[in-house]
Amino acid sequence: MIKSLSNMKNYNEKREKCCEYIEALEEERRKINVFQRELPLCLELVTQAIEAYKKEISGTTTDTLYGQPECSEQTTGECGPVLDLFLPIKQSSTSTDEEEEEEEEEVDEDDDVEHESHDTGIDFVDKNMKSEWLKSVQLWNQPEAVPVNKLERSQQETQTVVEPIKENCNGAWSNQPPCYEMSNEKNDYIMSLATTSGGSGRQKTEAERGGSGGSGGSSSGRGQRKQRRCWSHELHRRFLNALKQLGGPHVATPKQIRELMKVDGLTNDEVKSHLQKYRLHTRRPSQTIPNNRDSQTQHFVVVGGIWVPQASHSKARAVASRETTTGIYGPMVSPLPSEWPSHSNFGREISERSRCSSKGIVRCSSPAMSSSTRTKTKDTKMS
DNA sequence: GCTGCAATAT
DNA sequence: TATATTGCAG
Repeated sequence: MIKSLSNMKNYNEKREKCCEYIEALEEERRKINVFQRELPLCLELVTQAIEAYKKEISGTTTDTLYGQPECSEQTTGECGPVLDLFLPIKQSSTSTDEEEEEEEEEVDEDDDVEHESHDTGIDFVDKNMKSEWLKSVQLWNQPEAVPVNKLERSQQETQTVVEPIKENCNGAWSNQPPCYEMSNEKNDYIMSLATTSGGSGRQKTEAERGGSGGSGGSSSGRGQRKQRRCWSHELHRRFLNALKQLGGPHVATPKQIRELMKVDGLTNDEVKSHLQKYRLHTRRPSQTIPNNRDSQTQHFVVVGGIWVPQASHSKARAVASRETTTGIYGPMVSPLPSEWPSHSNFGREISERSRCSSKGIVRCSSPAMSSSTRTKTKDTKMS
């Protein structure tokens, strides 16, 4: 009798606790919901946790509760790991910054959980969703949402995207909030990530952009380095577009490209830098991709001096995507053929290019020549 | 001022 | 290591 009474009491306590957890989790879910695209896994996990608790509370699990000493607090039940994951969040969910940090950490924790909880019920969730999550991370780096600054409206052609964007590339947060259209919440989120992640933290948005001269020199010491411009896919797409129009990377000049890109705040320097890199990528034969480059070589064509995968050749795309997996050099899902040129084809590209010297401009076939060759070229130009 | 390359920073 | 910025020379 006494035993059953104490059991009853115990049950009530647990029930109460579960309710608390559920509330907390639901609150958490609401927050995560804002980032459901970025944190699908989190959302899913929280949802599952909530469901688990609800089950527990509901009659079906009553006996289990009676029978089992501690469900919620232990990692034995299916809810255990979930709780472990999410309880900390609740604790510090007062400030948004903290919260966002937490969410980021969760991501990491997810991995841990995956390793540690193989015997738990929640394991499969992680396993199955891992890829999803990774996909989502990729998305995060991709610009389905246009990060481009105040792109002139007319050019918003393909994208009806007003969707807020995250402009995250390789940990470097792209610049100036004013230039990017983001929802406030996400913007905050991103900004907080930006400040949290990079210990030294990116300095505030620099004012200029468009006037590279002037040594920034805002706050700390002299010559504060300009904030890195992150070349989103969209930007890169425009870049390529411009290249195409101008007749290829080796004909186009930074200024022309910039003008064609029509991106607010984009500087010549930035374009120049990007162009340089682009040319380098164009030139440098990549030895790091061992597998069937041969087949790949056949699937690229030169269009306006730009190497693009031959239309309809998904294989080529696949290879290309294997070739470069990060950042904008990675696979780009875009209406335009915008991959970096295939290195293995560069020779062909060169010959093509030298053949099609529009504008009568004949440049050195090698885009990025050594300084020695460079002087030579300049001499050639002179004469 | 524009351009390209190399060095340097992140 | 990849990518962006800066410096310098032509």
